[in-house]
Formats: sequence, structure tokens, C-alpha cells
Amino acid sequence: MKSMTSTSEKILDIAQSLIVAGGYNGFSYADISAAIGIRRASIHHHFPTKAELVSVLVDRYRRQAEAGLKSLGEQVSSPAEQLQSYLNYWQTCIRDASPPFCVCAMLAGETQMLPEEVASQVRAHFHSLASWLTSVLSAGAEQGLFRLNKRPEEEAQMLMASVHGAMLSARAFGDPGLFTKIVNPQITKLLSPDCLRTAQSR
Amino acid sequence: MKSMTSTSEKILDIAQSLIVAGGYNGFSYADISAAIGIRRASIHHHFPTKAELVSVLVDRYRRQAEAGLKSLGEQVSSPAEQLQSYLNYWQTCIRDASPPFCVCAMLAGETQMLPEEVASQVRAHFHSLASWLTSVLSAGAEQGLFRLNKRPEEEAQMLMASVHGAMLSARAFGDPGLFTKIVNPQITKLLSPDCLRTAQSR
DNA sequence: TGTGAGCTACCTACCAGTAGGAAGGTGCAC
DNA sequence: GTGCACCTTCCTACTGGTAGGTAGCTCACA
Repeated sequence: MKSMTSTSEKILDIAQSLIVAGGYNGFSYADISAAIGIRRASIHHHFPTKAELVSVLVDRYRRQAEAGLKSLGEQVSSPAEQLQSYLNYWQTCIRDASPPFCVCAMLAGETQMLPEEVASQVRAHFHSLASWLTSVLSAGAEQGLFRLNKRPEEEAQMLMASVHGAMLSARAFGDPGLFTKIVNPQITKLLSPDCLRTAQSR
Repeated sequence: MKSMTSTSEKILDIAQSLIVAGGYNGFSYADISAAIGIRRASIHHHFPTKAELVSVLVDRYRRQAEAGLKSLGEQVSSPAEQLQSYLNYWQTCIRDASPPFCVCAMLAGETQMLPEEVASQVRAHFHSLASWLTSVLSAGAEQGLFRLNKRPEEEAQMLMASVHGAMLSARAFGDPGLFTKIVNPQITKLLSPDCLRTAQSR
């Protein structure tokens, strides 16, 4: 356990930002090399192949995301606030000009030509995110906070699609604020009327 | 005016399917060459640079889409059915295993590293699609077919995001049918109650 | 005395793009 | 209708550059 961020993690950090910007084929070892100031061969020392690099990267991202969602469930009790906190994460990412885009959403579009090991991990992230949203939505529905028109799993899929589509639109229009404008109304629709009144009153 | 599909169009067709599969950096002139059986240099004769090839490609896609949406408005009168027909287009694409993905949605994720000429055209497609959806939604709202919670422009943005996000999810899960499962409820929510009853009765 | 991390130097394959020529068609002058 | 100029299309052959990946070394450090 090193105190400062290890080289491997620096590599992963850079690679992640590069993937978010241009996808799997949008970056090379040379790009990483230039960004952190070590030779290309040295990167191969840490990650023998590109497929392995990206595989480790997505695995790390996935664990970070899962840990984040889990701790979010422990700190915030209300399902409604949990949902809002999740969306706030992306909104602050956008505001800080840091990657306003999910690595897995980026890679999902390239599924067909991804190394199988990577593709399966992307799929796994989508699964865990969907099931987290499902559990939050169904918990909120039981507490009478949400009014769901469909089964929680379906509403979760719809919400997830909205989030990813909103990221895409924000990029296409070059307008980061568009993300919020698209996603916020989406969760407002889910809130049950009485919950809505209290939300509007603040 | 040639009767059979010209070589240029064959090139564009292949390139489009390759972009849909792997994005801007996910294909090369060599791939096209192998697919249609002419040499790489011959492709350069038709499209001197890759940026120009993709630019022409997106322009063609954009014109096709705009023409399709326009003729859709002339053949189908009801805004509700226009909307459904638009979604059916993607659903049949998915069923036929043909590109279940919008070229521009694919490229939108790569905006940051696209040649400017391409990026601006992707943006233009998003604009025209959003404004078409806006006009359909506001027309439907005036006729009492839709019950909109927000301004038509905002509802259009939300719907568009849902469509693109659903494409992403369908890919990530490797389940083409998921697209329909996500998108259909989204438009059902828009339908006003009385319109809903007639739709359910068939 | 290893072991991990970095290096130089190199490999093969592929990339986008260019130069220049062969084949075939079209239109025109005579 | 033969010859000629011109055009489009596609070709072979090549360029400079970059891709991912490997071999084998040095050096620090424990």
C-alpha cells in the first residue's frame, strides 16, 4: 500500500479520461506516455496489453461506483434523496468540467468491437446500476414517496436510459447544463404528489 | 444519375455500418476496401480524407432522416401515430439486426475528438431531431392527445435522451428488445388519459 | 540477491494519404 | 469512322507515421 498515487493508478486515471473522451480506439499507449511522462514500454510493464489495461480500468470504475452507491445508501436514508444524490454526482462532474460521462456508457456504444473481457464488465456495470436504481425506486414506492407507473425494474431501466441519453445530448449540443435540464424533470415525474409539494416549498 | 448504387454510395453504406459498430476511430479505409472489394487508394479517389468521408456520410444520413421525418408527417396525420412510427423505425431496425443505432448518437459520444466539420453536423442532426419532436409534441398537445408536464421543447429533449439511452442499454445488455421496453412506456406516459383508453382497447 | 520499475531499441502490422499509370468510356473534329 | 483529347475509375507501389507489443538492459532498494 503506497501513500502517494502509484504509477499504475496514474496510468488508469489518464486512460479513463482518454476513454471518456474518445472511447476504446480513441487513445493509445503513446497518449498515456505523453501525459504522465514515462516511456511506452514502461506502461506495458504495468499493463501488458491494452485489453487488460481497459479491463482493469473498468473493474476499478465498477468497484468505485458500487462502493459509492453503497455508502450513499448508508449516509442518506430517504430513497428520494439517494436518487437525487446520485444525479448530483454527475451534475457536479459536469460543473467541474471533469468527465461528464460514464466510462461504461461510452464503452457500451462500442460493445460490438470490444474485447470480450471488457464487454462483459461493461454489461456487469449496467446490471449493478440497474439493480441499485430498482431497489431505490421500490423502497421509495413502498414508503409512498414515488408513484411508479411500471414495475420498479422497468422504471429503473427507463431512468438509467434517460441519464445516459442526457449525457449524450449534453455532449452533442456542447451544453453541459442540458444534462440537468433533461434528467431532473424525469425524477420529478416519479415523485408522488405530496412529496412534490414539500420539494417545491423549499 | 446512375441506376445501380454507385461505388461512392457503397462506400458510404459500409462506412456507416462500421461507424455504428465502432465509432470514428473504429474503422479504417482497409476495412471498407475489404468489404466492397476495391483497393484502399480507390476509396481515397472518392473521398480524399477520412474526415471528408465521414462528413459526407453524416450529411447524407441527416438528409435521409430529415426527408423520412418530413414524409412521415405527410403520410400520418395524428401526432401520436407520427411519434409511434418514428420509434417503430428503430424497432424494426433492431428486429432486422440492421444498425440498431443512430450514427449521430454514436458519434455524439466522441464529439471531443471529432473533426470540427463532423461534430457540427452531428450537432445539427440533434437540433433537427429535437425540433421535429418538439413540433410533433406541441401539435399533439394542442389536439389534446398528449398531456405534457413541461414545455414541448423540454419534453422533446427528454424523449430524445430516452431513445438514445435505450439504444445504449440495448447494446450493453446485448438485448435488442430492451429498446422497446424502455421507450414505449416513455411515450405512453405522454398520452393523455382518454387517448390512452382507446390505445389500450385495441 | 533478488525484484520491481523504468529505460533504449527494436519488431511487425497497420494507418491515412500520395504519385503515377492502365483501362474504359464520351464527345468532338476531321 | 478514325483519331484524339479528356474524364472517371481503379489500380500498383510507395511514403511517413503510429499502432500494440517485445527483448533485454540499468538502477534503486530491501
